[in-house]
Amino acid sequence: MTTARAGRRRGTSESKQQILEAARSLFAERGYQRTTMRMIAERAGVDPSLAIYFFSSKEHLFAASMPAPSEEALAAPKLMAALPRAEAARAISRRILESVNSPEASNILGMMRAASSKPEAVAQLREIFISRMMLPMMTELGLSRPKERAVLLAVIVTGMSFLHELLEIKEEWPDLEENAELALLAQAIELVLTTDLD
Amino acid sequence: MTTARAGRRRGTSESKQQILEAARSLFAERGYQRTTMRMIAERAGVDPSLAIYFFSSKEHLFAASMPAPSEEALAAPKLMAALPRAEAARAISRRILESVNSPEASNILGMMRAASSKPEAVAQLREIFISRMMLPMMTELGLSRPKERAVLLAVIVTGMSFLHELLEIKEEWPDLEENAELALLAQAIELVLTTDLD
DNA sequence: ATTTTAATTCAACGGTCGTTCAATTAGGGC
DNA sequence: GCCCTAATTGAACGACCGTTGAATTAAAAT
Repeated sequence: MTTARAGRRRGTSESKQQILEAARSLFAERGYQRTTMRMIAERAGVDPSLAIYFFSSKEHLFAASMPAPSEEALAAPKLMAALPRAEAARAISRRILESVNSPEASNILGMMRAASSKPEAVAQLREIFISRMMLPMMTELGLSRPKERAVLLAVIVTGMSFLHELLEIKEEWPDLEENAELALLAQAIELVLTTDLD
Repeated sequence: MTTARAGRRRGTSESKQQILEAARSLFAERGYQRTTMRMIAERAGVDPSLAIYFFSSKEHLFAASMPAPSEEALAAPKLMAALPRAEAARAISRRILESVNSPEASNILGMMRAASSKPEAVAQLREIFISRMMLPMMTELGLSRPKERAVLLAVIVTGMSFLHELLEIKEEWPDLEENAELALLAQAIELVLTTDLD
């Protein structure tokens, strides 16, 4: 085995980015506490102290690894508003099942799991998920009491996705096809869009 | 400060029970990782090693602190089955909001939070919550595909409650009365009871 | 009364974790 | 070619954690 010697590497470095990606995926997979700096460093292929060199502390690295809402997610509200309400509900559901819990960059759900053992991080996620994604969607759709609906929508959506993963339903119930789940999620969402809240 | 000397205390001891209660509340509040033996011991007013003496390890203490379904919860299915479906949905919702997340003994939701950072514990909770509480309810109600409905019900119920707490909605939305939340939860549950899954 | 067993504290060990410090290597401006 | 700065590793420190072992006190058994 060739042990990497100290000192700067030739060419341009991608270490900082790799550390960030490793942190993102590990925090989402294992939560904040169970993710160690040494794990992150190993996955990024660097020394633990390099992560501290770039991000000062585990705390700051966690903050830096929090998802910013993607262009796609921010553009969604206007797209949804163009559809009839029932179709919008179905489109929102599909988008959620496909992308919100994706293993890639903007894994909001993974971060919520991470945040669930780290109360200080909750406010930031609430801001992103409710205020910047769900609330614009509701106002764009021209619904009454958009704030309340946004919260309810967030509760249903993340709640279902969260528990879906937490309880590992796929193991226990392998014969449930995506369609049934999608249909139910869509109906629940439609409920939020159409229920009279007054 | 009077430093408690070593040795057995006079009279009957409640230490074991106090340790268990301290563990239950701390695991539910902070999750598995962020709860230390020393915290549990302090809350129980004993030495950390006494907790090990009684429960062998933190792992076993955690297992021992998992909730057994209460008599009440196990009796619920038959009671629910006596009601018309819409009323049953409302009754289930109320029961959930009132008791499932209660700070007392059988705090299933708190334990789910604890388990969310501890994958090994998930199976046990699934067994309790789905198989022993939700599934009997569905079969007792005489519904088609009870297993699938039980899972969906569990997803909605725990999902909503979990996120409700995680996102600290009360802070952001203080003007939402319990009634609105209850109504929505009831409708979501009714949806699960009545939706055609085929 | 004596022995055995149960309950309890105290001090310490070994491990891991976040972080720091010094040393080393490479790039960029003069 | 020299210097300053940026990137990188390796070793170690201090804190904390779960756990152990010995010592101490009280109850239970004989």
